[in-house]
Amino acid sequence: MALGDAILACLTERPMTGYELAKTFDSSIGFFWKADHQQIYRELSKLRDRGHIQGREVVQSGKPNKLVYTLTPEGRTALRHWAARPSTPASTKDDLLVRLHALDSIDIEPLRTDLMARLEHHRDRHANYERILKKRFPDGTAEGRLDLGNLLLLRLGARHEQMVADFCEETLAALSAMSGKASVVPLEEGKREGKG
Amino acid sequence: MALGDAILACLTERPMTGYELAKTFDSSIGFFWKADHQQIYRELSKLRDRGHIQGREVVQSGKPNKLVYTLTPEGRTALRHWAARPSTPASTKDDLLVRLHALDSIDIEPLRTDLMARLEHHRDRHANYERILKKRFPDGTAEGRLDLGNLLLLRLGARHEQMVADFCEETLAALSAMSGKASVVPLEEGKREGKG
DNA sequence: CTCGTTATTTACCGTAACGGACAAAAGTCG
DNA sequence: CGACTTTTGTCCGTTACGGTAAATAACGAG
Repeated sequence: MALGDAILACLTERPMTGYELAKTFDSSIGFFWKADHQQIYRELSKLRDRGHIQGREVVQSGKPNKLVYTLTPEGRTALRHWAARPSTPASTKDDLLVRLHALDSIDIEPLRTDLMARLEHHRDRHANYERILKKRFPDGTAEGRLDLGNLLLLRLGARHEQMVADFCEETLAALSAMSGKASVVPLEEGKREGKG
Repeated sequence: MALGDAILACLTERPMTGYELAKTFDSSIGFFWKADHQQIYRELSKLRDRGHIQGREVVQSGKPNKLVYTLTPEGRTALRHWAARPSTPASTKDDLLVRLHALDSIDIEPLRTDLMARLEHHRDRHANYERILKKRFPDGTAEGRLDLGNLLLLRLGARHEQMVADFCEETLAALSAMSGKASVVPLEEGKREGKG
């Protein structure tokens, strides 16, 4: 179970409610791990049953009471044990890539549309990473272990989005080149630094 | 259901048995989509029930008979329809990244070991991509639509593995730099507050 | 002759993950 | 007042994943 451990990892920073966790999974950690609120609440129950987290009810006026979850010592230990096991490299599972694999059996027009949407999507995310990087790490250096991890993560995310965005652009270009003629010879192999 | 569509995509190239598909999902398409044989056989049954593929039994002597699956016209149509829908950007879900997110709550030694294993893994994969690229596309150019897709995919794969390998190296270096400085709290036993 | 391997397909079962719908109570906007 | 949003959850059904195992048959190692 990895989602549970991702939640434990989030709770190492500070105690949070399910709602806050859902928000977190929609921003910081959510950059590389998606989970909606139902998943999170469910996982939270399991974690509580297992004694890895502990819920403290906070009475609120005007709003429903909230449950603030804190890591228990058992939870910390479980997280450390989980983190000490070798990680399993995840596969991408991007259906866009599957489509490219069957390029000659699908319609190119919708593909092109999709590619453009994806290009925008990845550019947005890239911009977002860069924005956070500038805000949180203006010097590009981290001070503590926690910061180091987050800095590294943000940089990886930024690079990844950049790379995928470039890929979308190149694919779009190759597609255009091909619709002009039957055989293609596009794309250079070096770094492309042209502005978008 | 995306696995089913990935299978349809594979079958556009040539008819295959479940066994061959399992091998395919362990090499070419498997570079970005993992699936074991159980998943594939299960999916194959569903696809057959739906009329998207058709199985032809080939009697073999000495081996169990095999079922060669071919795309039906309905399957082709289904694939095209699926490919015409906007793709959903997948999230990474790599537990190594989750660990980095909780860097200051985990033990660094196993992390380092893991990072080294991952570095090797991604380097291997990168070398593999490059090898295939050189073999299949020595000029770096593609001739047909199908080839274009595969060339693009291979290049993306190569770049991705390169990037992740670099990331592992950098993380390892940053970790070393940090333990050298030793400005951070060591997570080793003795420091743990754990209950007695 | 048995044991392990390769080739092939399939079943059973439990866990993990996904995602739509619903509930409930207080806030704000028009 | 009512509609809509925020906050905090629950319920339920489906899909996906993955371990273990089994049937069948040739081929080679010990």
